[in-house]
Amino acid sequence: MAPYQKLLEQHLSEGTVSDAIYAVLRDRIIDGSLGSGSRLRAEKIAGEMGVSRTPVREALQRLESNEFVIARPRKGLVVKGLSEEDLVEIFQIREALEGMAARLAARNARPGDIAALENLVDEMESVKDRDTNRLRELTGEFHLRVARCADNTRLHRMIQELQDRVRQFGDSTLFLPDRASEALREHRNLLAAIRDGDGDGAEELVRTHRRRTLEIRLRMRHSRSP
Amino acid sequence: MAPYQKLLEQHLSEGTVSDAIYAVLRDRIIDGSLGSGSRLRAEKIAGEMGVSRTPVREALQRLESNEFVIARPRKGLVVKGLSEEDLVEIFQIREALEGMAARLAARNARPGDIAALENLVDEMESVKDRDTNRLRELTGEFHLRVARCADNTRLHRMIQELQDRVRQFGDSTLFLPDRASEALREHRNLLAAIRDGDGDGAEELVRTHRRRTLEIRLRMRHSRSP
DNA sequence: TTATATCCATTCGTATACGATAATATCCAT
DNA sequence: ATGGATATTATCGTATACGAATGGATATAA
Repeated sequence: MAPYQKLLEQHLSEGTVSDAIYAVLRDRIIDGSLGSGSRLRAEKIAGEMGVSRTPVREALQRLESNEFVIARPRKGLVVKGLSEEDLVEIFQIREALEGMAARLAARNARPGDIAALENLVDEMESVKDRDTNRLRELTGEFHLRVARCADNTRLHRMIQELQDRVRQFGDSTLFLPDRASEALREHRNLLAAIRDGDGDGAEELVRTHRRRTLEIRLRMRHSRSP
Repeated sequence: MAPYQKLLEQHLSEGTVSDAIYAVLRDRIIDGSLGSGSRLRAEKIAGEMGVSRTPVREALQRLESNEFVIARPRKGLVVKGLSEEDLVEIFQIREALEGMAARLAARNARPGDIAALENLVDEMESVKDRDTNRLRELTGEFHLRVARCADNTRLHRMIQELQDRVRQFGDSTLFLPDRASEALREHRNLLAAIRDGDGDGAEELVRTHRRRTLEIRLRMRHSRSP
């Protein structure tokens, strides 16, 4: 079979074949269907997608450049997994970047941004107890929207990339009892700080939120795989 | 002529041809010899380096992925310049990341790290008035060393990349009268905070330092090119 | 003279071909 | 049967070839 061919065509509408291959592989790594340790052989992928090795190689190089895969010299490419140390590193960076984004958002947010954030929080409230996956999506959107308000495209992109990277990790703290409600409160507080133009407060709230999320995640890991 | 061929061979010792080409082009963009707006044509570069277009293309893709060049669809690659907005964006991100790095460094730095930082500051003092270029190098090393103390490899790498990107910009605030002395004071204060394990203080000092540097840089720009 | 259309050159994106290297299998000798 | 040496295969890295698309130049008509 050629399981990738359809996916490839979906992404092909915009850009080159190489771009589409990159998008497909990246999505499959993030959503976990290409799990950590999977080998990626250019020839095999090319066959499955019905293209030559050339654009596949280019896509793989970009994946390596963006650290989704790791290339062992003369051994090929394997999907990179996330260790606990990676998780800590990423959350420290997110704390710094999202803290700055929140500070800038408090300074720059327009009325339309505030309204959009309010809508997101309201929707989070309404799905909180019955659709955790949707809650997770909305939470991601909320943080990204805050990042957009910062009027710093690089910052926004970096935050989005780190968010994707953590999604690859799979589980979410929001599935824990009471964590969803607690997180929602934290988001409401953050929104209030941004609305009031309180940059110091917004930054501190996000940073505390990130530290708390990491803390809970690490506990989840340890209680599952001792 | 084939001006690149020698450079290429220097870098070829380790890794593939594609890697070497990437390193050569990246260095030339950072040091300014490939200025903003320069067109990069794969065929021309391949000719100059005595290789085929394939590894050149791969290197160019990585440059694009790392945002050193920008690819307009079907129009080719040009070296990306830094606008004033870019500078502001990058400094906001540096403020966040280096602030976090300083905080972590205050927590994690070992005696050897402190000694290395002290040596760097002392050397900065000794060259301050007679070799601004060296002072600039040392300042960069100092901030990178702080980042290393954070024990967060991603954070370290991100900070290094942003530092390189700003180097591409060329000038330095340290050339301004009295700024070198002021900066040196700021670095001594930061070192003291790290030595004392004062994370809050270290973070705040770095962030103030970054904001001040940006402020001066922007003034430099405006006084030169109105 | 100017505007528009067509043609040509340039350059990219993709496919295919070739050579090298490392991992694995096979065969022979002990 | 086992260990070592050689052969074979798998896979990468690089070169070359081909087709398509874009931008500019030229020619022609108003």
